[in-house]
Amino acid sequence: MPEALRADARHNHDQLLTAARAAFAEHGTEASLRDIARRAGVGIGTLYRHFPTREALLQALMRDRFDALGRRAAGLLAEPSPRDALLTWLAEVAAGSATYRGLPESVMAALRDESSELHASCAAMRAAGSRLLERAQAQGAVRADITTEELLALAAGVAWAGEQSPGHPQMAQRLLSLAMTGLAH
Amino acid sequence: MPEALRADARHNHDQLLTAARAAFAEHGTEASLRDIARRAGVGIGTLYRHFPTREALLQALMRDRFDALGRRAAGLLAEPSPRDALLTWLAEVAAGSATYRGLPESVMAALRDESSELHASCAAMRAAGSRLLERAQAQGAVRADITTEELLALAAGVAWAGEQSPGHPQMAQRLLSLAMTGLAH
DNA sequence: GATTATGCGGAGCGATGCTCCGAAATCTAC
DNA sequence: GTAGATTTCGGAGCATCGCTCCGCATAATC
Repeated sequence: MPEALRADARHNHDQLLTAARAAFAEHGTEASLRDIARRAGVGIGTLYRHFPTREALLQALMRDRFDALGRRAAGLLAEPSPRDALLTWLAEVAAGSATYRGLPESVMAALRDESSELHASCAAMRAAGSRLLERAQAQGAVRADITTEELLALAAGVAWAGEQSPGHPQMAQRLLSLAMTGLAH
Repeated sequence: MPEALRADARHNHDQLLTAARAAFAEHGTEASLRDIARRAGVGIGTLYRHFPTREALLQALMRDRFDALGRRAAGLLAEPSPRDALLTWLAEVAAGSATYRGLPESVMAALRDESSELHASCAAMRAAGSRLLERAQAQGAVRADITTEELLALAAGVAWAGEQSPGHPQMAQRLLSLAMTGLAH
């Protein structure tokens, strides 16, 4: 996406991304943008020119991850057990959504915002996930009335619950597995 | 809790609670505290004296709800089907957690904060929920390895996912029912 | 080296959460 | 009712936030 930029602009762009990664990791997605600019050795105006909104900055960091998850879903189609493939993928989506504190909100926002910059990556990931789901359903391993939206909302919700339960580090995995097999007998 | 307060103080306390309810309903839990003070016809200093933190204000609004959910759990022990009783209660916990946008975070925070003002209400609700869960487990309607923490995290997570899916108004109910019976066959 | 266009920086705006203390209102005792 | 003690009020003020705007610096081009 950043093509034909002036040398200093390209440099600042990269500095901002590294600074943002560090700040988001440290303070969550609500980290101070002023602080990110400071860390990057850049004026606040420069940050806003490169990334007009906080969401744009987050999405620039998420794009690679979304693409990777899309490819991963495609790869998991080779997995012999459709059920395990789906569960593995969901766990990875949840883990990715929990990279930064507060990220699940942004993931859900990106999923529903059609005008988003990374709607393409997003749609590709969703489509790849759909194929994974349909395969599991065709084989009868998963209920037929589940939609991809529900699956992704579930993964994000589980990631959210995980980051709200600091005392129980395995909460996300646990809830995901419960949702898969059900609480009831 | 507010005993032996001066008349004006008591009046302002009530005004603040009503104003807070309205503001949180309108703008979510991140509503401006200055605005709440303004609506209550009160200075900002007065708000902070009565409720030193935003969380304190939210908890004052949540206490009644927590108590009610505790009593509700006790009442549902009379329900013939332990499974249905548990599911009904969980749905009501989730609905209560979604009263205001952003409330699930505060609910989870109150659940884990032992020093919280409403830890008593909180513990009572958790205990009542536990009895509901144990009854369902004793009857074999629910897996034996489920904990109350997991149940409450699940309810909050489901409430969160619901408010992140504005296009799908039934998402919370749907995810809860999926978690109950499981995605897999 | 001169010209042009692109990108940079930070002062500045309005709003936020929160503190602090002089002023005002209530309560108590007579 | 009045005086005095005590509680409560109110908002000015501070630091910080997200975000805009425009004069200035700097890289690219010739």
